[in-house]
Amino acid sequence: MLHVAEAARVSVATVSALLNGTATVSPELTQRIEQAIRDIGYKRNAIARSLKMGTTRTIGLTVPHITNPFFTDVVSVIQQAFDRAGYAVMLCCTDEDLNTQDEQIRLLLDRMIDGLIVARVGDGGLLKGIVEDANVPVVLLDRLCEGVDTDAVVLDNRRAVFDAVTYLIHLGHRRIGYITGTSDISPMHDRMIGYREALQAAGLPAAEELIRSGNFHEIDGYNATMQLLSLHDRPSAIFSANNPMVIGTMKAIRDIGLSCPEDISVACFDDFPWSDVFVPQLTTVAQPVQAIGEQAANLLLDRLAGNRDAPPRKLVLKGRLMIRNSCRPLGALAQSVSA
Amino acid sequence: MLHVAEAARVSVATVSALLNGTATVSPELTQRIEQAIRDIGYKRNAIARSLKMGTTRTIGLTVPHITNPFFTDVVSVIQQAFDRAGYAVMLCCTDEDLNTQDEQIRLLLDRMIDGLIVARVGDGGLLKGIVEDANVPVVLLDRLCEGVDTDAVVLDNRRAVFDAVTYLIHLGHRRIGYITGTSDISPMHDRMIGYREALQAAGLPAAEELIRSGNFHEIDGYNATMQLLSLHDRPSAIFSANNPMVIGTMKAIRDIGLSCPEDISVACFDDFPWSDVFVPQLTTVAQPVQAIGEQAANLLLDRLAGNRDAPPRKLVLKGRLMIRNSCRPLGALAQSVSA
DNA sequence: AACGCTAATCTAAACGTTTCGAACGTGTCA
DNA sequence: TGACACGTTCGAAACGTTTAGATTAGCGTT
Repeated sequence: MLHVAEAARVSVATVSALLNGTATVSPELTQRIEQAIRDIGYKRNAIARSLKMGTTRTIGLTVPHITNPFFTDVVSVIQQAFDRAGYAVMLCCTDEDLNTQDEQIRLLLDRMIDGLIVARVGDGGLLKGIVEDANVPVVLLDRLCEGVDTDAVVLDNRRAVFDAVTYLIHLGHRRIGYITGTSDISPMHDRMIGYREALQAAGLPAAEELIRSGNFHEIDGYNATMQLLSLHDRPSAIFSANNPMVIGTMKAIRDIGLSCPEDISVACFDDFPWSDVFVPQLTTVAQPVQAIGEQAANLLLDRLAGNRDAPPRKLVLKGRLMIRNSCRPLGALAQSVSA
Repeated sequence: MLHVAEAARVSVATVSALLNGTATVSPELTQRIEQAIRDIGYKRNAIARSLKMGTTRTIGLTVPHITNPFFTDVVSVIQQAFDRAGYAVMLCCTDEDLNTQDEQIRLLLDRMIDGLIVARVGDGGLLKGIVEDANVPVVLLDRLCEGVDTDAVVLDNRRAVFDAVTYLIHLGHRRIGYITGTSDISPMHDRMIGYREALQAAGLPAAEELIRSGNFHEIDGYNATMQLLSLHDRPSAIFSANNPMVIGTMKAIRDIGLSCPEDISVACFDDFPWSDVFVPQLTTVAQPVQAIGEQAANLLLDRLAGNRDAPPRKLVLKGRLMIRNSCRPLGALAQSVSA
């Protein structure tokens, strides 16, 4: 900017004023400055600007795994939304590990991000302190965090699983295996409640041996399913609480020599684009990824626009049961349906 | 830092020296300073540091669509690699649009990124100028760019498709439909060459009506497949040059009332984790995503470590044909195989 | 002719670091 | 005792912006 100012024979203040439109500058100088900018190929240094202004127009976004299709989609939507608003997005993957998450958040805060969207892992870790210090607005995504009272957008997980399991029960299933992630994050906790409530509402016993938990990965779903299928009275249906784990479930079913839905019915959380075209077409709970991403972005953009003091807002969206053909009717129902 | 210095009754220079280890500071002052840092909860401002040092320890990464599983995986690997090296990653999605890409790149450069990894779209746009101005090292990912001579890591696309199509030919297929993306990017261009060469090597005619192109999206694959299947002499196999488009292909096959592989064989580029568990299990060309991501990261990290003047390095990796059961043998071959 | 008002422009301080070179105290050597 | 070297600490400039407040010029009023 100094060079531009010299070339145009004006002060840097005038150049800045023109660039930011913060003061009127005469047509004559405007022209000289613009010419100089073109000649020199000048680009404003956003770092210096950030230092002075105290804002970077950059936000941080952390998710456990970007390869989980749910997060892939949400990240994509959020990235687009902030791009439209002229913000850059720094993406971090925490790998479901609290220490990693804390490091990532520190990295982001060091870089003076203006805001933060977090699909947290573990118990939140640093998150609590950050939200309290309140320098940067934080939006929780997908997962609430005990003791952290801030904007959030989550799914009505309890209800979504309740509906899915109730659907299985209506099909005649009585022993329904349930594979969950670690229960220290709110969605897994709530989904489990939905499962239990659905059984209870139908007057079915809660058989603890039908509940298995894993660490969200395909291999965990595989192992859990293997265990369920080895029970002497094995379940007739399995509900898997996330997408990577259901892949494991399908592999286990295949490896053990069974088939879906003939021998065992499967439903799961999170839809994916090709659920429609391959066999079996999985019955899933679809999350409104577009809405989730947009709402999260909007909450944060609203804070960034200056609305700092509004009380925390918690948005709860609804899932949708996508009924396909991976679950089959049992017993008497099977007759009437197939007839 | 000023506050820390005051609290510890030293100068800011000493605090800085301690923090960076650039000079020895006495045990006594060290202790006072560390105490002050703890008391105040001081965090160094990376923006100010960046301004002074001329480096942000941040890189830019642009891909066409993060929801394309190939890019999802590569982004994930790259993000991890830079995370390990203490770099932050700014992610941008260009939506296969050149203007968007140019804007994103400008946004990134404004923020003084130290380096850039680009899976380009269109003809490169701004990219050319940037690489020449040579302030930030650039690594091309997946897609080369004419006139841009810089580090790159790509697949041997020609060979990969040659092998896949040759495999189809060995199965007895003579009319093989081919669905490509826009040919202005090198992988699509090279894949097409692989297709033509495979036909030629087998002495088969190149029937132009069997070649369709689309803009990488599912809907494009759908439309292209619909056209291919409506030909009076329709192909017995279809090769689809990317992942989203093959979803469209499968949907079209389903909608038109055919089935794969009984009525039509399908193979495609890009593997995905559940190709194994659903039916039909797609035969695909798997890219070594892990290696691609790591190599790209390494090339850039090497430049960032100071190796600026080495000549551009171009890494060409090999794809792997994953033979599953979405392609069936034809004619005489069908007899011998099914027997 | 002196005054005040407005619009345009400029000067200079500030943002929070890093770093160069100077300053200081202490011990060693002639 | 004075000179010198060495290890430690400090002062101040610099990075490239923004912005408050000062300055200037032009112009209409009285």
